[in-house]
Amino acid sequence: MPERELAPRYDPAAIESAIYQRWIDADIFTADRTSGKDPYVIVIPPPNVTAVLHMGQGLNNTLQDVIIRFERMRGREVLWLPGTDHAGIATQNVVERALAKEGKTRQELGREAFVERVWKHVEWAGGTILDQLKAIGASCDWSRTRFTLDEDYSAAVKRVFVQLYEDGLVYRGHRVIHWCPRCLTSLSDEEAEFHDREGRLWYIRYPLTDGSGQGHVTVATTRPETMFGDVCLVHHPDDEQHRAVTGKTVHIPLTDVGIPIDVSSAVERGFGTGILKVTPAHDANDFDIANGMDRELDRPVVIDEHARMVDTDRVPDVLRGLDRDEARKKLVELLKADGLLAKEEPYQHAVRQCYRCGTVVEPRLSDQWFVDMKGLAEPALKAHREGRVRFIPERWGKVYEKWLTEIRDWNISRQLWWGHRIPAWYCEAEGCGKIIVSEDEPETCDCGAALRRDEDVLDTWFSSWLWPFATLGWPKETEDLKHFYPGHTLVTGPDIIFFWVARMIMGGYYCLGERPFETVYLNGIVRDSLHRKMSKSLGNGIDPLEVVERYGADALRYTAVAGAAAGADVVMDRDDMDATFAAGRNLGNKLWNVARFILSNLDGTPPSLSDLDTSQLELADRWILSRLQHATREVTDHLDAFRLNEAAGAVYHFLWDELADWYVEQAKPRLQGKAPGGDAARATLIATFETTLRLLHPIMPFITEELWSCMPGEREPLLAGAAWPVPQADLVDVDSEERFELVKSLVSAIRTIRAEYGVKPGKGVRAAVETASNLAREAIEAQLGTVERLAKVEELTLDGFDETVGAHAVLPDGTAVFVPLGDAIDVAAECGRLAGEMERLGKQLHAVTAKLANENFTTRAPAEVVERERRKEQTWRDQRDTLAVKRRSLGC
RNA sequence: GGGCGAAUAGCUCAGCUGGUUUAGAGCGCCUGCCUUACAAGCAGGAAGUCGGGGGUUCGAAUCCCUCUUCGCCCA
Repeated sequence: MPERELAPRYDPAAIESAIYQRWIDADIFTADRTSGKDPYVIVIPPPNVTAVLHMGQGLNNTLQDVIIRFERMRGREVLWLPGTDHAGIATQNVVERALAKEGKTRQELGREAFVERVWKHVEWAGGTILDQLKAIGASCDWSRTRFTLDEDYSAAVKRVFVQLYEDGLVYRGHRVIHWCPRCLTSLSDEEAEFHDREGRLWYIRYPLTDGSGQGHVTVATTRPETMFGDVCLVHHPDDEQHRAVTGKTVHIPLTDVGIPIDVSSAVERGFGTGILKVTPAHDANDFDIANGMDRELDRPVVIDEHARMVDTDRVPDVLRGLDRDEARKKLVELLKADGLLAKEEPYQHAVRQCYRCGTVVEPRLSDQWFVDMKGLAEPALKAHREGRVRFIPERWGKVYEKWLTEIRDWNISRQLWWGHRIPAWYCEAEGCGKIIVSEDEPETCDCGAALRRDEDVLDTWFSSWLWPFATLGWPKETEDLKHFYPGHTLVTGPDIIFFWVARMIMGGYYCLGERPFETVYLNGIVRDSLHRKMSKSLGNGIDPLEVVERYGADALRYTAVAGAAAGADVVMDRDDMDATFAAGRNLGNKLWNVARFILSNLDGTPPSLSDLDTSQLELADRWILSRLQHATREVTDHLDAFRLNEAAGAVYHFLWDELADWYVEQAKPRLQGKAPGGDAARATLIATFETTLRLLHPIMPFITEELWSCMPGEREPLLAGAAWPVPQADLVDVDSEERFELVKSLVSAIRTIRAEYGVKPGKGVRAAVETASNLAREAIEAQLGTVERLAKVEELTLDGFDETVGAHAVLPDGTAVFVPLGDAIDVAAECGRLAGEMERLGKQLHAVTAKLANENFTTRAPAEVVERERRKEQTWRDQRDTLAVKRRSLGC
């Protein structure tokens, strides 16, 4: 093993890329079907190829990698399958914006050239994303990288479309859908997000056509410009107030179009005037109402695909061609001028907006392909109810269930150019009307006529929902599919439970009759210091690569993991990056320096722990080895239960507070040259440090791998492929733990006294200890040197001094400490200090005594709890009594 | 309108099924230290009526109800 001089400060940039290359060269990340090991599979939430990775993905992928590396070390045959998503509408938007900067539009370019242009962008963005994943240490199986527009993947998309069609679950429907007039495509319900808006409610008078020119009916609407598409007015059948006008006819204001007044139980009686205008082509509810009525009604279209008023007789001249917002303004003026506006009031309501560009969605009547979801949802619901799919945190299960229970049909057509073209062909022959849905391109219609392929593409999510198995080769029965499906864990954000998670589960059951994964771990959102979601538009994002450059991937990872408690949001402050990443960076540096210390204190190749006779181990060695078993157990349990932050905290505290702060300090003298106990200290140090590297590796892979390669002795060549530690029962030593804790508390007590009395750091003191038990006496006798060194004590005695003037302390077990400080002592101050201590103990004692006096407590609480309280009472009483004696000796 | 979540130290957050918690951590703050692994460090310290109110319980930061504030989702 190479022994190298390590730099005094850890410099991640100097090692990270070389380490990653070492993993790649060793082919550690490639899943092997033939290993005979139990598989463990995670498919990556494929990042959109719109742009480079953001911090949210930094967090998400770190969490996946921690789980993956943990399971890999545990001996599972791990597959973390990476890839990217073509992200139809989002990517098309990005490229269109780039074109716009050049003064071009996609229409000018034409479909073919445009798609070519998108591919160029995808090559760049896709490659960059994968490189960024590598930069944060993601241990994906790159040999299985997939893209949702790969040929095989596209075949899977076609297959499922055709299969659903043949099962009658995909159908073509004519109805009102959400339309984005900017993206010029339809959207699913999920893609048209509600946002509260400060709108207005206009009360408009529709004149009755009874010839009198007097009467009118008033209708309240938030969208007056749609009134030219009205086909009738309705009120509730039980609405007495409006019964008189039922059956009459009104004019649509500003036109001579007459429409009837009818009834419908769909009217919400409390809203507006109780009369509803029905505009079937421009409102989904109205469309349903119109369909539900006895009379035959037209569905006139008055707003076009660009959200402009159409050029038809129904629309007044002055409004034709106007954008819907301008038209609305103008229309309101016209209504006012004609006295047809009864009133206008502010009205806050939720308006649907395009989730990709924020444009207000325009309901639009059109032909689209839909998926009938009810049947698909059933097995997905059942899987959750029967525990075959679980969510962490659990509460998201409720969200999942609610959506699946109220599921509606899914509009999957998109009027885009970038995506999977819908495999449907229409016969061109007049009157034939045949639709052919097929995986292979048909040449002609059965009737012999030419065919025209559907221009549209499929919703991106219609390909994403196949991700857990299309990436493994489905519909082909590949070896990968047989071996790695179903998978195990999905790590993603709760914002795509509907878009993606639920649909994947449905897809898994529909295509393969089996869940795609068993655990869905939902991570939080990365926010800035003002708790705003990081986003490009706000410009408050942190670039993960910048963090990697400044603090290293490990610091980024530690911060992400430690901050992500069970799906909690993670706050990262861009204005104080140093503070945000301090804990991770500092921990890396600490680890680095412990390694430096160990390496600089080697004496040839030290013996391994197993070569040593256990009698050579001293108290501190047995203590740290026992604590290590405890830490191993803890970290393992936390990771196993997806409490990644707890696991991070557990290694942190073991490494820093136990190994570095106490064991290393305790062992120092034994490491000098040929000092006695050196072998035991070195063997213990190396064994402990080596295991700590293993425990920390999933969270901080780079630095641990680097240090692993520096450690002497025989072990697995790469830590990434090394075994996860198992707690060793024979090293658990509760007695030694208790003894060494006593030594620690004695050192701390003397240090506190020194600090309180301002004893100069270099100056030694004397100290006397009256132990409370044989165990304490043995422990302190065994570690006299340690106490003297760590607390700067020149003379430590267990026999007491003659002096009475000094500082006193009492350890948790009742052991008393006396530090004679002579003139340095202000007796009055010391008396006050001890009195304060006694008061604190007195309060605690009072509480616990009252508790024990309560018969309800002693009879009802579990015996061990009562016993524990009894011991507390005893300990505190002893401590207080000891302090009382000390006070008397000082003459307080 | 319905649902979910959050409120704990100056800041960011832990606290898993009520009792090893005398409420913790990191950052920040105060005091003293360049003790040759680490000043990205070491030693010591200050700092919280666990959002308000009520309840259940022998016992509540933890369970229930209610109110306030904030955030998210659904319609």
